[in-house]
Amino acid sequence: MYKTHTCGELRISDVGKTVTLAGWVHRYRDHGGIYFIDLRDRFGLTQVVINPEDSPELAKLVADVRVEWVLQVIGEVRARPADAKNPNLDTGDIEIYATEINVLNTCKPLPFSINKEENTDETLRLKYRFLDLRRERMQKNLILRHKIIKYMRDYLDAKDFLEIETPILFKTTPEGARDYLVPSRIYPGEFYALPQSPQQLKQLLQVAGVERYFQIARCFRDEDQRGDRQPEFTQLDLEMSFVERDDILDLMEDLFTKMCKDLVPQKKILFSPWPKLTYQEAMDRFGKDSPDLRFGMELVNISDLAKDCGFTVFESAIKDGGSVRGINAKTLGEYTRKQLDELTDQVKLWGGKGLAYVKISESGEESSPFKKFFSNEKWEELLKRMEAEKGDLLLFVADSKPAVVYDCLARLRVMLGDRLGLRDNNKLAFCWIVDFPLFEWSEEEQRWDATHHPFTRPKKEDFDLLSTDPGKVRGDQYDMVLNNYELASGSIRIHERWLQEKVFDLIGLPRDVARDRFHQIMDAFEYGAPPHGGIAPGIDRFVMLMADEPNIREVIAFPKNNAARDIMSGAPSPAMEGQLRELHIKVVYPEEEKKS
RNA sequence: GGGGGCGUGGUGUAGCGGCUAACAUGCGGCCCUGUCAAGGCCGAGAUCGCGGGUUCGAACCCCGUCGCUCCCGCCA
Repeated sequence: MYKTHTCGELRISDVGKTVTLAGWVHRYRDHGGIYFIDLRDRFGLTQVVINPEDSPELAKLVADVRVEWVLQVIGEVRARPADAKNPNLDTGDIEIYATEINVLNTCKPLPFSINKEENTDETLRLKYRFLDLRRERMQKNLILRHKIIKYMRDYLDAKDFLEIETPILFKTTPEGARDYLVPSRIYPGEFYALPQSPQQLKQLLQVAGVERYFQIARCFRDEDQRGDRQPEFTQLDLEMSFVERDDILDLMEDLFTKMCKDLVPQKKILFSPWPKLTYQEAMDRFGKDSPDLRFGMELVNISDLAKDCGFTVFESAIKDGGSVRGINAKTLGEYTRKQLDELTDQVKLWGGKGLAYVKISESGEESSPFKKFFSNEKWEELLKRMEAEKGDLLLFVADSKPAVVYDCLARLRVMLGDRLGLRDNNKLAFCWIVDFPLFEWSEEEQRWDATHHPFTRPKKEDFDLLSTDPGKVRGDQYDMVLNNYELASGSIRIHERWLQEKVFDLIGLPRDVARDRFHQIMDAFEYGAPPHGGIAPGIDRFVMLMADEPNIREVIAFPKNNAARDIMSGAPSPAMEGQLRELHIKVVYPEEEKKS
């Protein structure tokens, strides 16, 4: 080893020892003779002192040392003078009095600074990711990610789960997200697909009698990027046999609760046990199925009051099958016309037609463009239902499409929650969303579509509805939600062939296509498939939230950029002609495609 | 596929029609023996992403283009 101790472990009790440290020069200070070097490794910082009176050759060597050089330092641990201690450093009571220094490597001037936090263009950070990751913030994130994954492994191991790897080269399933394809050299014109998730395989493992499976699974989806999406991402993939919904929920709730308490003790879980909201309840109260439960400002339905009020905007929305709902933005009653206009513009950007408001000033004065349409009784009822008080701002969205009303108010709620400082990152509001509709009607395709995936089992009490009213069928599906983010999605699966076929029929998947793509799982269902279910929390997203990072690139060692490119290596890149020939592939560029 | 924002020394920013393009930090040199974001002095470093246009004059206005980023679509 190049070192006897790390740069983070020496204390006052080690004074007198001769030690060897190795690491990077975090900072150096030259006082015209006496030199200080803050030596850094993954474990901390230790101050090294070089005194030219005792060792003139050392001082000569050190004069050339620059930031991020790699040094090995041999010396004596000394207590610092009382007035020179540094309470900000774990090792601040001591310093190393150097007797020998070996330069293990030098370092060019940096493209950006490592020893201080500053905004840096992300392209540059990604290009020099190996330097970016040296920074304290990134090291913290890597460590936290490791701890979270280790916690999951240890916890599940203790619960008798088996970690089993499933293939990265598998079969394409064209529904859902686009697949990444891998050409086969041996079979011209045939392709593997990288898994969007190990869904079928983990179900097959249940048929195989594994009973409790998990995997830290890499998943691949060829879709456009977002701050919380990458072409490849990692899930805690999990599946169990002989379980019902609450068995899975209880297990996950226990794991995540303990994990948060142990790994991020500064963050407080607001509700225990976690609330369970039905999908419908989540929509009605918060306008979305991944609500932020850290604050109120819940949606209120005033459709009945607005129905015959005389205000055309409200009336026509309801007449055309929609609704009118509002939120009470507490304490914003003094918003100016300009600020309200900005909110309205925002709502229009989200697809809403506009925003109706009631301003109540601190003195109790009400102003609203639609008050004149309401009778006194109805107006009083409106204020009462909205729990309106002096200084409040009531905001309403009306639309013939219920989804638009939900969506606009949900976004508005989160936006105003931010402005009012109600979304404290040290509060964790976990909840479960249950009883999702199993199918939704696709206008585009004019058929029913699985909302989650086609393996989700319908709730038993809704079996009859499969034939009569598919839109009303609820799935035995559940989402884990934390602070406005969907963290995990799971379900009890279908384990009977007849039921699986029925669902495939309903979503308009022709029998022969179903057979081609899913024959392995359909066959398996006929060989004693046990009842089973599972869930898959997204690890990147969870680590991001625990690390208070704004996007998942900050918690992935080597992420792709927004255009799915790896800036560091340049991937994807053209393949050599020989490789393509071997793979029986001919590239047709978009321009040529247009011509033909 | 569509929309918004950004692009100025190595890095982070200012300048938004009239400059020799400013500041901080970093870099190089000199001074300084107890600092810890050390300090002081001096110096080098930018054809303002690229192309075109408007103008007497463009970093600044317009058009196009490229790159990054955020959002919509998309993500069973």
